[in-house]
Amino acid sequence: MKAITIKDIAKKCGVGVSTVSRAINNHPDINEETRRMIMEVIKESNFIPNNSARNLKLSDTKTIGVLIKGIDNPFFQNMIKVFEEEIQNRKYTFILHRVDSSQDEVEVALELIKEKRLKGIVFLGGSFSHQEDKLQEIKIPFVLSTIAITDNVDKNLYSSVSVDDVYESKKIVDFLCDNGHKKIAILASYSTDMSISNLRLEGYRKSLRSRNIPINENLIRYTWDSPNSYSMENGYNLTKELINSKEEFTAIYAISDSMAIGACKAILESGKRIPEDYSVVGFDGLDITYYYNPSITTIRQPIEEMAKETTKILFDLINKKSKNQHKIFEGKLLVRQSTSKLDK
Amino acid sequence: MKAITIKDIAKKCGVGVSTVSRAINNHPDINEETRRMIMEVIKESNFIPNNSARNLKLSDTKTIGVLIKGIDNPFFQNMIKVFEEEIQNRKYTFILHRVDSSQDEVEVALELIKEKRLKGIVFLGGSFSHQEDKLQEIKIPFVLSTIAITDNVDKNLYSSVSVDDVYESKKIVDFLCDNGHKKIAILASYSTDMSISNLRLEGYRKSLRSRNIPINENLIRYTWDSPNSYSMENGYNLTKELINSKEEFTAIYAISDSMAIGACKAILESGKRIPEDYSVVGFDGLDITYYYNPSITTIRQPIEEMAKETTKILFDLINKKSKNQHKIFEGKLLVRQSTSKLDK
DNA sequence: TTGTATGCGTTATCAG
DNA sequence: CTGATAACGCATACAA
Repeated sequence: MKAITIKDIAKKCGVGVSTVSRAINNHPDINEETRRMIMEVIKESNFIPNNSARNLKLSDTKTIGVLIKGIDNPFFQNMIKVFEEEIQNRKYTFILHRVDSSQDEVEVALELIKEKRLKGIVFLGGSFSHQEDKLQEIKIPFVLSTIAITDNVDKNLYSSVSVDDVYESKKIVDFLCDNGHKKIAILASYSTDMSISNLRLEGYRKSLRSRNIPINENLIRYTWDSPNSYSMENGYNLTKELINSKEEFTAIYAISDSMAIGACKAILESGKRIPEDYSVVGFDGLDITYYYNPSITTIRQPIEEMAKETTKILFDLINKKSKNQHKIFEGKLLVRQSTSKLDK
Repeated sequence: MKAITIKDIAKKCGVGVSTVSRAINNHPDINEETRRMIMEVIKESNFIPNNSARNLKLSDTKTIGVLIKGIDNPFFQNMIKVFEEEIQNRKYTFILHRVDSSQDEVEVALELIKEKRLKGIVFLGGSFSHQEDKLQEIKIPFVLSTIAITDNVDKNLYSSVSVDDVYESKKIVDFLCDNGHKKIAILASYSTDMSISNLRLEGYRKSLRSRNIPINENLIRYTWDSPNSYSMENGYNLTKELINSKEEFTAIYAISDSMAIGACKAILESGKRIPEDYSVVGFDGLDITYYYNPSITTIRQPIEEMAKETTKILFDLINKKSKNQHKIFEGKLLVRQSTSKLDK
């Protein structure tokens, strides 16, 4: 089977290849009539230009890549739409590219940039522990969205949009403490580079310390290091363990909403009530926390605004309107049914 | 900024480009020492081969594309992993490509096939209403997974893996009826081509008819035609309407689990209980239905097996081991807390 | 307005 | 084992 090319079309139309090319790409300097004729033949022949050849030739394509690590994270689902919209509004092409948890996102990015001649790139998810020189390899504007930078890299080398995980985490633990809770368990994800988990854990510690509440290490539960450590299942298992242990606690803080849901299930299954017996809080602000029964108290990250700001920064960079920026959004504490004041 | 190419590497190494190419692609006929030397220089130079050029040149790449329509559908999340695994196990490269709801998936497929020299392709999601001649344009093996074909296309032109939506739908409505429910509301997605919704609706009608239960059209609720018609929000709104209307009903059948969750929320919010006042059932078998409170009765589609079978069929096709196949999986009725027997 | 020729970065063929 | 060189399919400068 011989694939049909632009040459075949040219031949079939009795014109030169460049004319066909011009027709395809809506060039101005082409006779409208021949253009129509060519397009007609293209339709009939089911001709589809080869993108590889095109990308190879092109020097300037208006396209933005979004690299997403952990595409199964429900947290990202709503962001994707916003990115697509924002990027297309600016007349750029939007490419979503999933990177496997075992892959190096910068490596993948570099490849994609060359292949697709990207003008800009946004990194979504994953933990970003790369050397400075590695980042400097990326010659086009990029912004890290919803990513915690672990290492001390020069802030001038990249842009970022995020929430202050420590601060927000402290906020929600503060809320629990304000409601009389002192024995607060936390479900974290244990892993060397899962920086977000560590940051939220730090917020937890900070809150307790600030109130002189002793930290009981037995109430800090880590999941196994798995690709899906923030899952409902892990939240469920950890909570089961917790309940079965002798440790006393009055509240559970799950560092992700999914884990919080798993925690709720485990509690309810054991015959206990929420929030009468245990209060539960999550983190992220997934839609499901609103729909869950009871609805779950959580910190909502303003993902739409964050996605918009991400694209804005990216395009400012592309248009040389500004230097690298770091924008931190404030999370919103959503107090719902899963938490209650503790009666002394 | 001049991008670095294979030529530069060749020059830097004092060898020919072909040798560099051989080094990169692990060709057998190359001196191991020079290979190491070249790879060293490549690392140092941060050289990354241009995929476009490569794809352009290559005639046979072992890669499979998975086209997914509605990537925000949680239903697909778990399938993706299986596809990746299965495909990589067969030493093929896996490419996930998202297609927008406004795009024509076959069009996109054709483009991707040319660009990436795909060996096979799987279509995931969306409704598939294409002309036969359009399908015949796809010259490589492909299989439709979890897609209802609306039109009467020749079964020899494609392969498919699915559940029998009418049958499964009837099954779950039968279950409700067997438990004494007669006034069963259904939350459907109304849209011309949302064939899955129509199929499930048909199963609903079939079940009721087979029991001589009159069908009350007022209990059939359609969402607005939106890109996200299967959402929790829609389930919530529809159920609100239903409750506020004068219609009596004892059970709600939501044609998706997400809608079922929305329905639950609406019911609970109105002060009613599940399943004492209303029974609720969903469809799909998302994990969340297990974790929800109450856990939700649903039909679980065996997505892992379906994804595996999909890849199996695809590779059989690629290896010419078989002709187009159509595999229908049986859904599993999961009876949980959201449903109860109706006392007369 | 249109056609011809060149090159984008790789891989493969074919001599050496 | 290695090095020139010809494609791959397209866009574009330049010539017509």
